[in-house]
Amino acid sequence: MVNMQKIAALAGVSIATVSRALNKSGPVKEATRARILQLAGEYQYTPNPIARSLSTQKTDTIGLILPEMADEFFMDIIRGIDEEAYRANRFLLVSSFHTQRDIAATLLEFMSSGRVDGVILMAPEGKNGLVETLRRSRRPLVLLNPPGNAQEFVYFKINNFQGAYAIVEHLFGHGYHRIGMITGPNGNIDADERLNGCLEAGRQHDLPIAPSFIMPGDFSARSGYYAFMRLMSQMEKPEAVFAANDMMAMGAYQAARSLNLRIPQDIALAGFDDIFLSQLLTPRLTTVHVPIVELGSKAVRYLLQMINGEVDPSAPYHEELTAGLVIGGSCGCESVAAAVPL
Amino acid sequence: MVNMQKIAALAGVSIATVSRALNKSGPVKEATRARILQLAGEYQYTPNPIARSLSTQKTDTIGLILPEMADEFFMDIIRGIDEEAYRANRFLLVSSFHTQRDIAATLLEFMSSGRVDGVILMAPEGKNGLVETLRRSRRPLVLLNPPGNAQEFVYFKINNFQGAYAIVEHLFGHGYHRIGMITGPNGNIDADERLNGCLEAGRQHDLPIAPSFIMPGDFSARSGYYAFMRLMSQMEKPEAVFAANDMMAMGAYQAARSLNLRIPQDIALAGFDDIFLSQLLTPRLTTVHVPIVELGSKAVRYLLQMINGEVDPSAPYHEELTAGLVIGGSCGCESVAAAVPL
DNA sequence: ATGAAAGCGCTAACAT
DNA sequence: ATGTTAGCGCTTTCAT
Repeated sequence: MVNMQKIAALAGVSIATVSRALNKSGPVKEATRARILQLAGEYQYTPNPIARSLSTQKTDTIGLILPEMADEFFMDIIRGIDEEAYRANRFLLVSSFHTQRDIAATLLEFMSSGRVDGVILMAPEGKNGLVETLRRSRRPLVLLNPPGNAQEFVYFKINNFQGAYAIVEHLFGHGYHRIGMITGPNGNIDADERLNGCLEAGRQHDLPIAPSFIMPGDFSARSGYYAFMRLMSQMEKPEAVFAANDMMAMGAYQAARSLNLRIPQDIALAGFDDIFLSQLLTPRLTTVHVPIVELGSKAVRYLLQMINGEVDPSAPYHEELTAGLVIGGSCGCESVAAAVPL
Repeated sequence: MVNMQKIAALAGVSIATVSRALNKSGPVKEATRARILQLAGEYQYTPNPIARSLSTQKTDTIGLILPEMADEFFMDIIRGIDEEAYRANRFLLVSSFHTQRDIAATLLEFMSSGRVDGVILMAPEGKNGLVETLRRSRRPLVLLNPPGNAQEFVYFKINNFQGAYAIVEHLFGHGYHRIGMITGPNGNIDADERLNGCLEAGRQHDLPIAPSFIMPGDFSARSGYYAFMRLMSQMEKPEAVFAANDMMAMGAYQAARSLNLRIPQDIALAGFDDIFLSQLLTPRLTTVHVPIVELGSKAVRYLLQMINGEVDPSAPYHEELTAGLVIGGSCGCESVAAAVPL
């Protein structure tokens, strides 16, 4: 193991000088620095980040805690976060996907242990006294799509309400009067907001959504399938169905096929998320695009500002990213999008 | 910051005793230990892993380096690895997804810096002297689906050849004589092996695949779309098409639809990977299941053995996981699977 | 411009 | 059973 000690000996200087030369953290005679750099290269010296961390109390690492559910959506958010972290020369310590795992424990372990400089936490379901746990956090923390009771923290979120409102309004624009919705899991903030956006759109257009047209789902394609089945097995059937995410919409496609219902002629369909696969459906799914990669980048950038003290880490800060409509053929629009394959 | 020093003072013992009590690394009188544990809980003491790492030269962290391409497939592999790492109380330092990033640099940074105890590297395309770089690695390293010139290392891989052979054989079993293939990117080991498996199956059945029926793709749905289009625009058309991964098969579904070709009546289709979405296609895609979660778990378990010195870290070790067929309706089989929705 | 030395928080001999 | 002490490799005052 080649360490500073060795380089220092080789260069005939003290380790302090080596440190200064390498970090440009103090004056070093040009000749000395050149010699040190030369030696460092020659012996493939790499500073030990552990030792540095112990000394500086910084790790150049950010923690990322994701919920158990892991679909394509999460791949994108990791991507956004990873790219931004890389750009900033930070490492990413990931923890995720465990049903059985207690988010709180993970978080606190990350936080109090000095393993990371800050944490990005995606926890759309603020159960088990999550907020109390977060309060005990001693390091910068950024929430992603947080539960409603997290106002005191820093968070970035998708404007689900607005997105859902917009897409339901679009469905009304097609002249559908009876709109059904397949909801996400109760208590999930994204799911709840999307439901509210839908309901509000109904109220604003004097066509309130009938309670029997609100069918519970859990964000899985399977649940979308069955929810759609149940919606269509009622005496009075909806003319259009809004699924709270694309996965459930895909389940609904399946169900529509097995019922021999044509989309959109017999039943219009819309989703939420704009996952890659919604493009592959025929007709292309009308959905709401969530700028998920951007969400991740913004979270990282803000977190780094908190870490660097450029913003007050204890001050709440909230940002909502607008979700835009993606019009496919499933809502009844002439499907322009489908003309351009993939 | 509450550290050992403080707990020791509070308990009226030395920090050595605290360390022993907490780590059960030496004898401590029961009463003393109880007092220390009590105090630690009270003051919410968490040992500083950085300091511990510096002292023990272990980090309890595994590095994970993934290629840029990030589809659902990778989500699964991260899941497998993450779960296993969690089970073993290890952390995961992830680095991934950057086109521009030099894998070698990342690897060496991980390795030589003491940030991780070992690395799992997924690099199906051994370009740019990858092997030479790997040789310089000073820590345990496990490869996933490695390039062909990596025999000297430890790796776990999917048996792509066998999987491709089996599925093409299955297509022959349906009586198709003209089989087309959409390949993956050249130089990618998975892609190459799948191609070879397909070709070999053709030879063994005295129905060699015609060169004009081998259409290049790049694993993206888009490339699958166009490759399929080109395959079907030839004078002589294949009766069945094997896409080297499910994503391209999905593109082929799209293309088939826009050509008004029914699957499987007009054209049979098969893929590889068994990604979640292949279940959602109608008819369900016939594909090859790759035990990807298992691949990740095995890699972690073996890596930990290397780290713990339970196996020789410098000895090559290879394991190939068998890929099994998943029969859907797209190949012409009566689609049993489709009866059970999703 | 450079060096000496004191930590950072913890582990692990070694001593008692 | 417990304490003392020497590191782990680096950063950072404070001298010189």
